[in-house]
Amino acid sequence: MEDLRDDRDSWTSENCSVARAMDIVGSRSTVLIMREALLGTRRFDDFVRRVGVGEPAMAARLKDMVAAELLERIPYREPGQRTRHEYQLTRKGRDLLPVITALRNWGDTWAATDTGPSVVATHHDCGEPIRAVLRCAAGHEITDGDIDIIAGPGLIRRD
Amino acid sequence: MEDLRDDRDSWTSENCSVARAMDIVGSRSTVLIMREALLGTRRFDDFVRRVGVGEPAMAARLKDMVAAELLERIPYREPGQRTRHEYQLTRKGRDLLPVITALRNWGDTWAATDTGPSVVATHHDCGEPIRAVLRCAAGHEITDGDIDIIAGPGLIRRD
DNA sequence: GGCCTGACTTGCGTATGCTGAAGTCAGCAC
DNA sequence: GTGCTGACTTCAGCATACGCAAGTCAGGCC
Repeated sequence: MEDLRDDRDSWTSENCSVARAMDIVGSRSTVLIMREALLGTRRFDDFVRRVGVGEPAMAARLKDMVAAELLERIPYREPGQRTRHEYQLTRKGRDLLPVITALRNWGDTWAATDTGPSVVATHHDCGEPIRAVLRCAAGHEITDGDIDIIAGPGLIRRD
Repeated sequence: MEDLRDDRDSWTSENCSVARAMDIVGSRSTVLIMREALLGTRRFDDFVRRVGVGEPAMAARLKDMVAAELLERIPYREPGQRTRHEYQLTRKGRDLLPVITALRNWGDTWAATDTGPSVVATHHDCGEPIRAVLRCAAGHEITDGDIDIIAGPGLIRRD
């Protein structure tokens, strides 16, 4: 059970999940669209207004995100209106909530304005603020030096 | 204690911590450099080789990251070598670990290769894998619909 | 004094992401 | 059929990020 950091040059970073995740959600506007989608936004013009990017950029980004299966483009019809399309979160998209939450926590701490955070996510049952924290599968909270990095099945070794 | 999602257009997303975080760590290579730094990499040429970006891009990115105080450029001297500089994580940089971990978790689940993940972070004490999860300050684990979004002190209302 | 190495810098060319202004298109309301 | 609206598309034009190739520069080693 050797720690991979001890011999960092014996393995490569091809097949890295962080890199593949960044290929999909790596742009600023994609993350901000996810922020809005997780707050409940679904319609094109609401995304444009609330995220603050132009229509052409939004159309391109939404198209990418539907192709990446973060969002689904679904027809709907309000009474007396014609059929429109809305962008609904998929499971894959909704699973980005820990990423967005971790980013928001970090921004609140390290890129704060002097006014403090604009919004706070709280636990519905008890009202306490929510944070993204590290836990092992046994339920232990992780503190800074407690981590080992070990090989997974997809590790590519050199030599 | 109204939920802000109920009237999304009564407030704006200026002063958003997610957006400010993305302004600092929003590019693919910045995240991959953080991944390497968190694995212990410190020297310029190691970053170039392990992250897989060219020297000019790496020099520019490291300069930005030092300016953003994610890394510190520190002189050091190995015996019999001349003085060099290494890039050490600051507290601000190290605090991005939950973000990187959440991204890695998501990539492992939703952007996996058929070989499985290349590396796994485990708890040193018990060996169980580590994940970024959502918890409230009272220690409750958060499940999907359990979240309220409430106003913070920095919220900017419309009208 | 010349070589070597690590850490860059300079100088291209290309790709992507964005903006702003204007145009398109479908279909309900009148 | 004309207007209106939401949801785009098209068309410049710009800034950033990146790649590759080559050049620079400092200082210990021989």
